[in-house]
Amino acid sequence: MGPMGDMTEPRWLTDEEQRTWRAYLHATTLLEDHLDRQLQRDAGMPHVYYGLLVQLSQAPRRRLRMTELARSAKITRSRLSHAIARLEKNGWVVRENCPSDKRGQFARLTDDGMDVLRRTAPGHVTAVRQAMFDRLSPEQMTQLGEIMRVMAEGLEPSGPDADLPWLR
Amino acid sequence: MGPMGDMTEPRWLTDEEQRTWRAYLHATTLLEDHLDRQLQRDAGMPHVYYGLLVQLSQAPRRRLRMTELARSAKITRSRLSHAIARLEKNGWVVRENCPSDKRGQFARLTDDGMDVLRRTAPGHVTAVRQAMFDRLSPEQMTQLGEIMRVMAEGLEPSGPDADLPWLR
DNA sequence: GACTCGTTCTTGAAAGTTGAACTACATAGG
DNA sequence: CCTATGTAGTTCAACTTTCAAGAACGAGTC
Repeated sequence: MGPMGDMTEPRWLTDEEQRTWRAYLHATTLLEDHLDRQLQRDAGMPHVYYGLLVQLSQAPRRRLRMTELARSAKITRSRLSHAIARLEKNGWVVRENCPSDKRGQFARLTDDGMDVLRRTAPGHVTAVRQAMFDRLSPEQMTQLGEIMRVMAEGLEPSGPDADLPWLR
Repeated sequence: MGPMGDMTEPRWLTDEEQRTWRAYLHATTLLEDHLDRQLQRDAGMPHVYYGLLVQLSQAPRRRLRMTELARSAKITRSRLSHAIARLEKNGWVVRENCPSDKRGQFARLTDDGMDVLRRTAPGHVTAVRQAMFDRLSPEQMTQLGEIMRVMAEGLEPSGPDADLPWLR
């Protein structure tokens, strides 16, 4: 019997799988910490908030419905509500009512928000480059893209019982 | 002139780099959310806390110095202090004084903590498998390991001015 | 219309994290 | 010994995230 007592023995990770998993955790944790710090220093907001501004900047009329924005950022609507409230205080985003659905809200990027983005984007790109693309070979970059797409797909099932953040 | 005004034009990401970066953000965000939720439900703690118990379970005498634990978990000592305080309340960890350095503290995994780990490890391994190893080919797993090691290395420079979480 | 059910988004409290300040001890140099 | 400087860990306040409601509207049915 294994560590599970009377349950069936689970398939543990092999040594190489464990090493890969550890490396994944280390790299992702360090990178997120690094970017959070870089952006907090240079842009005055955490990485997730910055990502929201980026999404908005690329949307038509620089605005998105809340749920849509939550979906593209992979976060819950609750989290987004708080985040937008904070960004609105900074004057980087404003809320707008949706005419076709009175429950709906748009988040729109203001000119000030666009300015912050313009000012800080180069530094951020540099940080991402230094951490990732400057270190990987072109083959590795392609491989990483493929791998991450496979993982992301598996994590957002299309079924009606899917537990996705922006549907919670 | 570029978006930087009078500054030198930064090297923006190519289309493929952007796609890879997006995929990376999506996959890592979704996975962290998924594991946090799985462990909160099944083990009553977030993923990082679970990782701390795992580290302790593999250390000699099931204990580690605070800073050492912070280093292996890639987090700040402040964050660790709070986390250990919470885990101590649950009875899964105890603090012990270090005899050779009166400033030092050990965090030691209790038997209860070990039990929680034994109970919940199989479910966690399954979750990790389903998200990652069941979807990747053996080649991809090897590639991912290599890539993550390269990134992690770049993010923990050895210099004396390195801004690493556990030194803050 | 009235009723039900689902969707959209927000709120408030609890939990977790961060950064700076702080205590206590260690180490090195005079 | 004494002082200066560094290290180990904690604490406080401000901030962010989560979770469990809840308010408001839409859509379908009778």
